[in-house]
Amino acid sequence: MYSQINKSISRYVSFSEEELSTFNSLLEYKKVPKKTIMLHEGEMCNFEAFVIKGCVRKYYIDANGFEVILQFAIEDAWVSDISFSIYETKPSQVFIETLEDCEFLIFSPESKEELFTKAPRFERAFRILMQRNLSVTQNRLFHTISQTATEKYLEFLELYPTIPQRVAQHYIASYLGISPEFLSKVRARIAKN
Amino acid sequence: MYSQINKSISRYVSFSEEELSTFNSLLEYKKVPKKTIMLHEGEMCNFEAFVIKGCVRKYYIDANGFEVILQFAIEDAWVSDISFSIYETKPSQVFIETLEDCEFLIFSPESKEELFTKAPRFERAFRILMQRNLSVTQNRLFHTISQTATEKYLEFLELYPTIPQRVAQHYIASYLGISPEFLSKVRARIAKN
DNA sequence: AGTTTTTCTTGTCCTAGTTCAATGCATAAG
DNA sequence: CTTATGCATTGAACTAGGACAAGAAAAACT
Repeated sequence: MYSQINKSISRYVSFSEEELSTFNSLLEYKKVPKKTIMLHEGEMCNFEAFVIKGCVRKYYIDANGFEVILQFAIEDAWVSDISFSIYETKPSQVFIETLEDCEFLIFSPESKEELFTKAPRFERAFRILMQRNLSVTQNRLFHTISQTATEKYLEFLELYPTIPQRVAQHYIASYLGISPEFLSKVRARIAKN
Repeated sequence: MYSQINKSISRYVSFSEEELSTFNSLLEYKKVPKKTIMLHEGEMCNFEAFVIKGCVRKYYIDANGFEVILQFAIEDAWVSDISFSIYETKPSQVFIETLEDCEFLIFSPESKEELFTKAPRFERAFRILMQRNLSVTQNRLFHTISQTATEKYLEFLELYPTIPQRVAQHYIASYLGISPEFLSKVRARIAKN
């Protein structure tokens, strides 16, 4: 049950058995069925969820009512909304929804506090996690600005080769910031060559 | 000299005089003239710079040779390239360049280590800083995908009202991910109403 | 002040991507 | 097995924004 998360958290900082079991004791296991919205627009996100099994999408709804997918989280990824109005007063516009039946380990803000008090070295591991996250987001921003739809799609396939088999195509279009119709045309064009 | 940075770092975590002076002793003051490239493509970024005075841009060069500006850093902001190949093997493609004569407080990775050892509570402050950074980047990604050029420009004016008076307009176009010509047309259209 | 260089504007033509149908395909539900 | 319902595909007309070129206007440099 905890092997995946322990391996994941130990990637950049190594922890003792004792530290890991402190960590594990603060997590809550949770099963969530397909198509469940775990975080609604306007709600405060009071969890960080580690995906043991399944697939989740995190998305915004823009001013014209269109969904924009910010993240697909699959096995061994974390999903949460960290932009909890620290720098803005308006509540988050983010939704988090399961796309498959999922199993999570849930980390609450209180547990996180407790962990950092009991085992301060975790603070560093979570900082590095966030740093990676920032790095990925920055990279994606850069590519969103400078690549064509075709380039973005091909890069997506390389970066997340398993996602297209798991989620509907229009979700990928939404992630790439293009219309579903155009993604279909891009794919047709690629297939021809 | 240290009042700005101390105020900034104390925003979300409060520190004792002693902690702050430990922090300050680990920083290096540096003056850098206008139009200096502080970080070249392919170099490892071995600093985090806090801007006391001046203006800096951080940018990528894309596959077609176009610059894409990722950040303008002015007074009280940090600038660095944190995406130091943690998750990629290729070296960073990021440049950091002063646009005005600047004064910085420079924080090196070694000093950072030392600080976290001597005064571990700073770990949290820097985590929060990164979290804010991630939050801002995520928001920008979202808007880059879902807004028109005009909307992006108007929002930029609201978010960074002082920047347009300080930097060349084509830099703003590059930040917004549009051509300088089109930004000019957008501005003309806005002025007409 | 004059000259060079950089930046900004404006116009024309062009392309990537959108919108809005219409149609065919699955998959789930009765 | 049949029927909805949601998805993907394709095409035609349209639009936001890009590329290129030529001037105008500011800065920056003698």
